[in-house]
Amino acid sequence: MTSSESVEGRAPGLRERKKAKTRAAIQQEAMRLFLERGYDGATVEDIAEAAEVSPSTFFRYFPTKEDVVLRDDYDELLLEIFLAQPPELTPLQAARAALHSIGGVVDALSPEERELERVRMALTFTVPEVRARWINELVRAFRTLAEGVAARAGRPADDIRVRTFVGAVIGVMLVAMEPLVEDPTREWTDFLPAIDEALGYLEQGLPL
Amino acid sequence: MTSSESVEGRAPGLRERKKAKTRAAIQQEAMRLFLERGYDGATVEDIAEAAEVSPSTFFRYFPTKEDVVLRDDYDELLLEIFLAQPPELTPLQAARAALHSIGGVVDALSPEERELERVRMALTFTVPEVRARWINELVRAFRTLAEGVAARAGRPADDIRVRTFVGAVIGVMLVAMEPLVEDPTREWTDFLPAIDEALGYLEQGLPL
DNA sequence: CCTCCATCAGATAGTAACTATCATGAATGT
DNA sequence: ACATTCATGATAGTTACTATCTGATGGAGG
Repeated sequence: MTSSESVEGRAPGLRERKKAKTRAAIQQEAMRLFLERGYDGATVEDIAEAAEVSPSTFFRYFPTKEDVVLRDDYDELLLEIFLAQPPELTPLQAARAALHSIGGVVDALSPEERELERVRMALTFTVPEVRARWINELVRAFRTLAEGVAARAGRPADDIRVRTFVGAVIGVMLVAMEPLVEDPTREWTDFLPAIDEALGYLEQGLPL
Repeated sequence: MTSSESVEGRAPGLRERKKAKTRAAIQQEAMRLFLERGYDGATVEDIAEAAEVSPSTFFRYFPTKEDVVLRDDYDELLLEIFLAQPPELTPLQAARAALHSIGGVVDALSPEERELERVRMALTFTVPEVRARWINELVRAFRTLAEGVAARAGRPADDIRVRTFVGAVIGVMLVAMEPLVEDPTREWTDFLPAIDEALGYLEQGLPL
């Protein structure tokens, strides 16, 4: 995404470009330091220095230290893809279809972006504070999902069946990705098949 | 486990009794102050002073400020009750049975204890940091649950069907209790019927 | 090109949640 | 009664975060 100043598509303005660059720099330096010394081993001050900004600026871009790890667009993207699925699919089918689509999106990333993603995910799962906040994000995202599911099913968003569906999907994704804690070198896309399988069991009423 | 020489149930020793008293005092004063001024409005120092201990002592009893809200025995108790259910029940039936039992336990509490529980739950759901940590506790608790379920189903604990089951139950309980955020005056036992119903839908393969 | 305005970056000072360490005194076991 | 264990309090420090002020910079209009 390092575009020159020449007009490409639409020029978002110099200011905006600078901001995007600063944000990327902070996040990248943060990941580098975290990888090098661990999450607690790198202070916000260290990161700010490495990214050549002041600590004030760090907090202007990321309200908390955890956010520098969590910040991404994939949750939102996954949600969009889910909502865009053809309405004749059942919610579970739509969820599985969305899952397959996102796999393709991730495959198209550059190697550096992939590496960044890997580190981010590893930290998300291994650093307790970060993980805790991430789950909150998940809950928030799936609140939106509930509305989509409700519309799809022709029921109110607070219908208990809709809520149950959404809760079950959250929970299943959560535990399906949990092995990441043991082996943070793996990428989260490795778990897409497991999630898919788990959704299948959900559909069958949790056979044991 | 805690093999003191005294016969169980009687005279846990002066030291232990003092500790229990101190812990209870800290938690009680904390809840009083939180109710009065809000979670952020009462510092650890304030709480320590109100409980007539030093800040050092506060952290000796509760490793973080959040823990003073989260600390309880109900998760563990619920787990024990679940594991004690007769083996001929299916895991979902056992979960529902355990849920009914815990309702009885809570009914037997004194009014003050109930009030303490109410405040604790309200804070757990309304204060983001506390809630985030609570979910971590949940995940930890349900890791133990997975072992129980696995034994019950005659499968390994890392079996994907077992994990899916556990994840679904976590998720369903999570969203079932979510209305507490909107109305923190309600007790969590009010939601037992909703959880029970949700578990029923789970059993039916999430009809929509 | 110059000017005004909105905004963004940096610096400073402060708060609050922790952590580490050490000396004191109380509880306990002999 | 004595030695040991261990909870407590005090002190000093680190770090994440907040508030506020001042100076710099990009963008828009004349």
